[in-house]
Amino acid sequence: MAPPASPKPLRADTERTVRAILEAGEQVLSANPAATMEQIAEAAGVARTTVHRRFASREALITALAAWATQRFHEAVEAARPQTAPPAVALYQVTANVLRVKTGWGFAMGALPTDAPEVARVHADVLAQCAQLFVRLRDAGVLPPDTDLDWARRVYYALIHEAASQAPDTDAALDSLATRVVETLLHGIGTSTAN
Amino acid sequence: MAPPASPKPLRADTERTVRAILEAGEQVLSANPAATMEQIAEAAGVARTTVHRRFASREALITALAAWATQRFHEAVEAARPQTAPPAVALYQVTANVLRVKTGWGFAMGALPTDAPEVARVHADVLAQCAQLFVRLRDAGVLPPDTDLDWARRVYYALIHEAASQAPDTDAALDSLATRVVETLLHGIGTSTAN
DNA sequence: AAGACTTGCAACATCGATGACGCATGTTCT
DNA sequence: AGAACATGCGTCATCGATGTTGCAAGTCTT
Repeated sequence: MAPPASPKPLRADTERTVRAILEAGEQVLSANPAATMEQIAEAAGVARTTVHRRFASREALITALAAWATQRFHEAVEAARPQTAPPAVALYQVTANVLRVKTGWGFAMGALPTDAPEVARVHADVLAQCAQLFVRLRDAGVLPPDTDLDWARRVYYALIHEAASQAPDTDAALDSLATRVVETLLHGIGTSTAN
Repeated sequence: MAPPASPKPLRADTERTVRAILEAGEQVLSANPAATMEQIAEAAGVARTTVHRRFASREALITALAAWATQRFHEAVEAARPQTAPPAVALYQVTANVLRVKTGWGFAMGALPTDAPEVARVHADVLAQCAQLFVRLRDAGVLPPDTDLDWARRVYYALIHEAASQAPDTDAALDSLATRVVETLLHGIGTSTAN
C-alpha cells in the first residue's frame, strides 16, 4: 500500500489534509472507538466526503492510522538508541520520547488487532527492541537476574499508558513524568527500606 | 431503575437469562466495544429478540452492565474490609478479590463514562475506599509520607488491569498474581539495592 | 395438570453510517 | 497566468444494526 519511495509526491495541500485526518482520527477514535467518519471529519476540519476521497473505506482509514501511529512510535523508540546507549539512559530516553508522541494513542496501539503486514512488522520490531532493552538492563544489574522480562515489559507499558493520560504541556512536565515512570518501574511506590 | 427491594421476584428462568446476557455482554464488549447486539446474544446463547425483551435498548443494556459490573467490583472491595483490616493485609485482599472478579472487565470500568446516578455513586464509593486504604498505608509507614496518593492509586489500577489480562485458573495462580501485583507496586521491578 | 410466563423464530419498519458522484469554487504547482 | 488538482456541498444508493410484533413451542410455578 505504501512503498518506501512514494510513487507520487503528494501536493502540499493534500498532505496537510491527510495529516489532519490522521491526527483527528487518532484523537477521536481513542476517545470513542465507535466514532463515525463524520465525527472524525469534523474534528479534522474537513468535509466527510474528503475523508472518503483520501481513504477508500473506514477500514482503510483504520489501517493507515495504525501504520502512521506505529511509525511515530517506532521513531520515538529509535531516537533513544536503545541498542547502544547505556541501558538506564536508554530506558529514560525511550520513556520520555514515547510520552511525547503518545498523546492518546491508546487506540492505535491497543484496540487494534491490525493484521496489516507492514504494521505488524514495525510493531514486532518495537517490541523486540523493548525486550532487548530489558535484557540489557538485567545484564547491567539494574534488574535482578531472575526478573520476569515479560512482566517487566508489560508493567512498563502500563505505566507509560497511565502516565500518558495526562498530557505534559512543557518539557519540564515531560521529564517529570518520565522520571516518575522510571522510578516507579524500578522502585515501586513503597518505602525503600520496607520488606 | 432498580430499587433496593426488587418489586417483582424474577422467575428462575428469567434470572438465568439476564445473567447470561450480562456476562456475555461484559465478555464480548470488553473485546470489542462496538460489538453488535447479535454478537452479544449469540455469546449468551439466546436469540437477539430476547436481549431486546430484557433490555429495552442498547444503551439500557450498557447501563445495566455497568451497574452489574460495578456492583460485583464493589463487593470484591468490601469483602476485604479495607477500613478495618491492617492496611497491608487489606491491600493484598483487595487485590486478590478484584483479580478474581475482573475477568475482562476492562470494558465496564474503563470505557464507560456512565452517567447513571447509582452506578456513579457506587463507583465513587469504591474510589474513596481505595483512596482511604492508601492513606492508611501511608500512615502505617508502608508508603513514604510524601507519596502522591493519586499516582499511587492509578499505578495500582494499571497493575491490576495488566495482571487481569491473564485469567488465573486456580487459587494458587490467583495468589501468585496478587502477590506479584503488590510486590511490584511497592518495590518495583528493579534491584532493591539500586539507587 | 393448568395457567402464566418466557423463549425462539420470522417478518417488518426505521434509522444512521458508509460510500459514490457531479459540480462549482478555491489552491497549488510550473 | 494557466493547467491540474483538491475541496465543500448536495444528492443518492445501499447496508447493517436496532427495535417491534405475533405466534407456536417450551419452561416454570403452584
